[in-house]
Amino acid sequence: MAQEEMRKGPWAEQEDLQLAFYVNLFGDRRWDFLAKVTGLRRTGKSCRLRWVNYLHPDLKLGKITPQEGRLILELHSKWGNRWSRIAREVPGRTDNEIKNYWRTHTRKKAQDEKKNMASIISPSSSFSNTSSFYSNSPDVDFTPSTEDNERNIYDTGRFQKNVAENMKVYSMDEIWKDIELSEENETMCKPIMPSPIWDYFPNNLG
DNA sequence: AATGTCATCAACCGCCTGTCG
DNA sequence: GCGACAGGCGGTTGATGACAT
Repeated sequence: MAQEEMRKGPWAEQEDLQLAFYVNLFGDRRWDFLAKVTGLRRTGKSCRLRWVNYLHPDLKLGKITPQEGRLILELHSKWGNRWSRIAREVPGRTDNEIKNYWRTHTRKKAQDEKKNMASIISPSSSFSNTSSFYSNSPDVDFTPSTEDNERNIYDTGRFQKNVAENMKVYSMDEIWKDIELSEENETMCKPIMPSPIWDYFPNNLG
């Protein structure tokens, strides 16, 4: 037995330093190997994730700007939930960030809309299909039929068809305007910082 | 000041895919 | 062709901080 127990949870600064050092040394491949040589009791997957989402020198820190948000929405309308695909088009942002951003904003949007509708439509109005009314919210079940039970459920055409069939669709203009209004003030301003870890390793992977 | 609620984000999990022997 | 393995991806969860009551 006695297989050494893996650490989970938040990363300590020391772990970051160690990981960054060894990635610098060996490159960002062979994560299981890296996990071993670093001596961190982390899985290779965990190391990779930490690197990709936090330590990578090309990452932008700070909030997603309205411009980036706009791009994300545009790309999402093309590709659906292909987060890594979208991330490739948004420099310095990870799939995880983009995913979180999308969730947050679609939820917010859905809630706002819900409020608006509640104030406009009397409670007695019947929604024969209430379960899908807010289907643009990620919380809403898009459970595929057996026929849909495959990865390409979110492929552009089908995804958008689903969306169009099941819900009120916001135009891109509406969404962009909304985002700009809500974010322009708060976000623009945060400076985009480089990953602090690279203070320690200025000559990074290259 | 204390408590509750909500938003955000880091990290994990499980499945899928690609590669190699 | 096939099985094993590593890496990648998308979905989900839990911790934390901010804000409201």
